[in-house]
Amino acid sequence: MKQATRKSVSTRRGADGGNFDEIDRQILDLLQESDRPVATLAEEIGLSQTPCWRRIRKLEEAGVIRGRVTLVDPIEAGVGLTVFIAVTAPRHEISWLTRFRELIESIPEVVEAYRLTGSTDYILKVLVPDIQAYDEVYKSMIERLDFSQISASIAMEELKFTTAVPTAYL
Amino acid sequence: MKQATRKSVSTRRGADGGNFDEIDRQILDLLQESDRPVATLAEEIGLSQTPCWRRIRKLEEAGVIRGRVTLVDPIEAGVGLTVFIAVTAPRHEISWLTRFRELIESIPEVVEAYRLTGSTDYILKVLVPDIQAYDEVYKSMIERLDFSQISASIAMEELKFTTAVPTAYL
DNA sequence: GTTGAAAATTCCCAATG
DNA sequence: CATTGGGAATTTTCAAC
Repeated sequence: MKQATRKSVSTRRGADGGNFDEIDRQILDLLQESDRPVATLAEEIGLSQTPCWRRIRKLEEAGVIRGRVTLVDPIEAGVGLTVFIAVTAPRHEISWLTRFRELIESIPEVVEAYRLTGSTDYILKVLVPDIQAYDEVYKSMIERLDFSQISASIAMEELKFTTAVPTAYL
Repeated sequence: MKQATRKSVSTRRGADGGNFDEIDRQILDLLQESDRPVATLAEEIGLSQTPCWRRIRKLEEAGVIRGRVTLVDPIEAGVGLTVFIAVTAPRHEISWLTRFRELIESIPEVVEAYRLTGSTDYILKVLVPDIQAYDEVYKSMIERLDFSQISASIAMEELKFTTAVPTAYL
């Protein structure tokens, strides 16, 4: 699965019947926490295996389930430092945005990037081993594209991180 | 798997032998992109099934692999709007931090939270259906805890989002 | 929705070179 | 590291209720 990018962050839901219920939410909540055999899942939600499996399949077909991935521990992977970079574009041209997009796509240390409202044009989340490595990322960015402003904030502590999306609005 | 929190964002790697090589990185890169059968993975990296399986097992035991999860599409889940909240604490007490921690932990819409260097004390990433829903989250926060400052930035576009951690520093 | 179960696949771990 | 083999577990699908 290509972990691609959503074109528009705010888009209304696709034309699914939208017919998902509380049980589907339970299924998603559990599977987002950790993958497990259908039999186990079925027992946890008090359902038998077959309908449970059918629901999962339906959620996959509807595109609600995007895929299954392995999560790597950043600390163990040697990238225990999270840095947020606030970026201001030098000019508001589509060509600059295109090159910016290619730039961040090519840097594995950049794990998230958003265009924002307000004075800061973009925010990037970067995973690196230490400040020195961050500086390398910084330098590789400014040597490949021009910026009006770049300012870094170091994350001193991670209070919460989850890949689990809220299911209350499904 | 409890998607818990890392106590310190910057911590040196644990006392693994650290003996991971380029093949291990390839394995992680592929599994972070998408889970697949060991047989498939083995073929992709040009290895036979058994040693490939052994490497995965070793990566799990070393804690490099944190778990396997299902990813849900935010758009399909009805939370296509990403909002970043910059928070300033009213006072720097451990009791406030404790309550803040409990607060964000109890709000599923808050998917990430970090304590930062600089003038902004904390940054939160929130997933909601729309501005109205964001306002609900905002109100539920200020009614349960006091803040010195809260300012929201709307994500107009998601340029990059990946759960894949860089493996170059493993 | 349920139970029960067969068929195909995948996982896990030997034995051997 | 490779190959082969095979039992256990899981997934997937299908009946019948």
